[in-house]
Amino acid sequence: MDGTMADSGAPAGNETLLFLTDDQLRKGIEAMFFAYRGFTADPDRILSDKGYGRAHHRAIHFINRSPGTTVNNLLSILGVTKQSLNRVLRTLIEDGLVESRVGTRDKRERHLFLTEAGETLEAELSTAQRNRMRAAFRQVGPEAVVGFRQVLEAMMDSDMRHHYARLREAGE
Amino acid sequence: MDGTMADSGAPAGNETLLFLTDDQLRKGIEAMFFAYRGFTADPDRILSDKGYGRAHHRAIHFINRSPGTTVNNLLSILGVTKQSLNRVLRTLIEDGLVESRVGTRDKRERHLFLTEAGETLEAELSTAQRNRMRAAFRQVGPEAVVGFRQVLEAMMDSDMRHHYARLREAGE
DNA sequence: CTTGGAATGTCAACAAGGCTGACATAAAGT
DNA sequence: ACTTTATGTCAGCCTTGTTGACATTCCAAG
Repeated sequence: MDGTMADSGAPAGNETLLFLTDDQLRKGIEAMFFAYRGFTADPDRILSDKGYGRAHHRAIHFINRSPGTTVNNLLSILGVTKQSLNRVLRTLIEDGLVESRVGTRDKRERHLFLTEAGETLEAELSTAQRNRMRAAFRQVGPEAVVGFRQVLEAMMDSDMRHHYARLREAGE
Repeated sequence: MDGTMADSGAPAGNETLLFLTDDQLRKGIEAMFFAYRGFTADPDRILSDKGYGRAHHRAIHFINRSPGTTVNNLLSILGVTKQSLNRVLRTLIEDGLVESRVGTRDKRERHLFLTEAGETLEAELSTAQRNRMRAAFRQVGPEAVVGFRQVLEAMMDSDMRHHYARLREAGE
């Protein structure tokens, strides 16, 4: 193992690699932890008032993003079991936020859409989340935002990076 | 409400504010979602083998970061209830990964430390997580890393930003 | 055409880890 | 002596993950 030493990084070689020291990496790790809390805080508040959780938010987000998507597709994006997703979808369908239409070509598939009520909630959630993101972006400027996204993309698993990229091919 | 319109951003005023469009913000939101999965994936794998979860990781991380910290301090960093934290701490103490010492000045307080076994697991977890972070950082370079951290810090709640900053005052 | 396997989705039951509320204990502070 | 603070514990609930069993549908091989 190579990580048991206190600081394995940067003997200041030919290039300036001080941003790769263990301390800098830990700073990044803790920043991710604390920032993710802020990232989810506003939607979490809205959802808990209505008896929903983060899982419902994720489903609503990606159905809105790809209307007509199948359960299977949603499954691979969310990375949970179909049983877990199904429970969330069932409540959303019962509550009239999501509509599930049996596939025309393949009747095994269910295609998912937001109802008007679903779109209303989606707008409320994503507005709250965008407001925080916008405030952060505006505060630090466009160059920082580029760096932000570069690091995040580099940190994804390759299959998630694939989903991430595909969402903006078809999207807009 | 101002977020129900499709795209409220950037009428391209005097400055170039195209990085604040709803589409760019959504890109940031989805990047956070997918990247956080990668961020936790490696530790999650290690932990589930040993019958622990993400909650144990968080406790171990911050005890390692601030040895001798009190339960109350850990509570405010982690943002969970004492009952929830206590359940996790109890198993870690039973399993000999964490030691709880009664305070000398204030005997009500418990001061938490990692045992050798605890430090071993901590090293294993943080090495895995640092490796991914290091690969991402190296891939995108130092300027991107600066932007990454600026955005994350701007996205934190103020009390979390406070914890984040305090960890590196006292630290090193 | 039929039949068996693969794909898709549903139901049931369980575990982890959040939460609240109530309560006990010990130590500090007033 | 009384109150407040720090911690731990029990009980019970909710969300959201898991696995197992099962129904439906499609498709392809015989």
